[in-house]
This record gives sequence, structure tokens and C-alpha cells, in this order.
Amino acid sequence: MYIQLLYMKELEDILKTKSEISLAKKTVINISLTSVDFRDSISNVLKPFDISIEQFNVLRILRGQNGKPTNLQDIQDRMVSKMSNTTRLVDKLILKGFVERFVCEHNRRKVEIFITKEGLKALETIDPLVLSSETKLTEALSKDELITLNTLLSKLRD
Amino acid sequence: MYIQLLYMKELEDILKTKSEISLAKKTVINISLTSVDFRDSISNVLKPFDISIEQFNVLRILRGQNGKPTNLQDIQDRMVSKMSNTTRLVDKLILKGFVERFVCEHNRRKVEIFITKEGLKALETIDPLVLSSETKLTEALSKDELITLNTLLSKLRD
DNA sequence: CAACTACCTTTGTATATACAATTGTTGTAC
DNA sequence: GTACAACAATTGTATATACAAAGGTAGTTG
Repeated sequence: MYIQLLYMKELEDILKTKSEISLAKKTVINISLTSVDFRDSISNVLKPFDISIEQFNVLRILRGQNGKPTNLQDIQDRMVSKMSNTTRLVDKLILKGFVERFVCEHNRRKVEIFITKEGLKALETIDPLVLSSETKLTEALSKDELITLNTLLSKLRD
Repeated sequence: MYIQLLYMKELEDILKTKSEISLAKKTVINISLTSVDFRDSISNVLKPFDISIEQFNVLRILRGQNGKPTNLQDIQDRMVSKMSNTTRLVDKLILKGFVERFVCEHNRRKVEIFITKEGLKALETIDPLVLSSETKLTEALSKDELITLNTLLSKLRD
């Protein structure tokens, strides 16, 4: 399982001890460490099912299409990752029997991808576990605090 | 340059439109997207210098040692990443002339790593650029808002 | 002191990502 | 209608990470 671990534990210590660190730097570190924690937890939820977070996201995109044909570009537009990656993510999902790939008849440059029944079934099992994990990850904050946090993050990302 | 891009743009849309998404899920997505933005920006700052964020972090750890011998385990303890990775990160920094590696005389199992003058010089150039980027990334929020944000994040990560 | 264990690092394999180049298809312009 | 550009996807290479296994060194124990 792929868990992204980018920032130093040392920086975590700095966060606690040296308050003279710039607020900007502190914020960047804090966000990054939190993100790593989240990603780690969700990866652990997915681990028994042998799919990565990225594969999980592709599956959810395909389910969201409700059977409509989805080409790689469509998936790509909904991912932040690069095209190159999407091809290979789909390769792995095909191997697992969760998706199928066909050449588009109307435009042979395109490739159409569908989620299989097995893929849907896997999502049904996994979804509530992920949601449960997400709930647990955020339970240290009250509803109001979470709303404040989300407001600040949205403002930050404009 | 290595920019990790984990969550879907689609989820970003959900963030804005469908308010019925669970607050927990929303928070996890928001944090992840923010982290990706930050990482992307800092990677772009480092790109002209041809070093990754991870390599940059190793260099800062070594500088923090002020010439004291630093073995891989020391670096490892300050990184969140795995040992296996640290060996290869150091390999690449050696190729760039930023660090040196020697077998420890007192304990031949250990490997001592030092930052070179060139490594220090690179850090001196890069540090203010990174700080500037971090400042820009957070300037949408006031000082008080940043303090609130950091407080909430710390609470979340306990 | 030989065997065992613990320690420190390295190596191997699979996954994910960034970026660049390439392949194959469609559409367009001359 | 052939050459060229645009489009859609794939492939190649380098980096980073997770996890497991292996290698070499030091200490410990019978």
C-alpha cells in the first residue's frame, strides 16, 4: 500500500517547541502532516482489499458514471494525476477484474472503460469502512470546529 | 520533480456543490487537496535546483547537525519515510555532490553522512525561496485565522 | 568460541507520480 | 488526396514510497 510520507518528524517537533517558526511554514507543515495521517489511515482501510487509494478513486469515478461509457480523458479530468498514470491505474484494475476496457467504435483513438459488477461490489463493501475511518479521523473536533476548519481551508485554496 | 496528486478534482467539485457530503469526508478531502497544492508549489520552487522535497528535507536535517556525524538511522528518525528510502535518497544527494558518506570506524555497521559545502550553499539559496513560497501560499488568511487553523489541525492530530 | 540474536544498512519488487517522447487515429488545409 | 496538425492513449525514464528479505557487523550466551 502506498502511503505518502513527506515531511519530517523533526518539523513536527519544531511545531511544538519553537514558536518563532514562521506561521506560514508552520501551517504548511501542519497541513502536510495531517494529510499524511489521513492518507495513512485510509490506505490501511483499503489494504485488506489490495487496492490503492488511487485505484479506489478511479473506481468511484466509474461508478459515478452509472454505466455511461467513460474514456481515459474523462477519468483524467476528474483526477488530478497525469494521463500517463491513469492508463496504468486502469491496467491494474483490469487485472483485478474491477473494470473493463474497450476501444471506442466511433473514435478509435478513445478507450472506453466500465466498472464491472465485481468492482461495484467491492466499492459497496469498502465505502462504509472508508467513511467510518474518515469519521474517526475527524472526531477530535466538534461540528462547529470542523466547519471552521473547512471554511479556512477553502479560503486558503482560492 | 515529484508532485504527489492524490485526490480527485471531482471531489473538489463535490466540496463546493453538494453540501450533504459528510463533514468528515469533506474535511479529509479538503486537507488532502490543500496539501497537494502546497507540495506542488514547493516542488516548483525546488525544480530549478533539481532536488526533490525529500532530498531538500534530508539536506536540512544534515545542516541541523552542524558537522556532527549523522548516520542513516539518525536521518531516518527525523524523516517519516522508510529506511529503505533514505539509503537511496542519500545515493542521489551524493551524486549531486551535496553530501558525503563514510563507514563509521567505531561501528562498521553504521554509515556516517555529512553535508558538503556545496550542499550548504544550495540550502542558503533555496531556503528563502521556499519560505517566500510558503508565505504566499498562506497569505489568503489573516494571522489570527492562521493561528486558529493551526490550533484546529493540532487538535485533530492528537 | 561457535551459535544466536540484535543492529544497521542495503537490495528487490510493486505501486504511484512527473515529465517527455512516441504511437496511432482523426480532422483539416492546401 | 496527401501533408500536417490536433487528439487520445501509451510507453519510457527518473523519483519516491511501502513492504519484505537479505547482507554484513557487533554483542551475547551457552
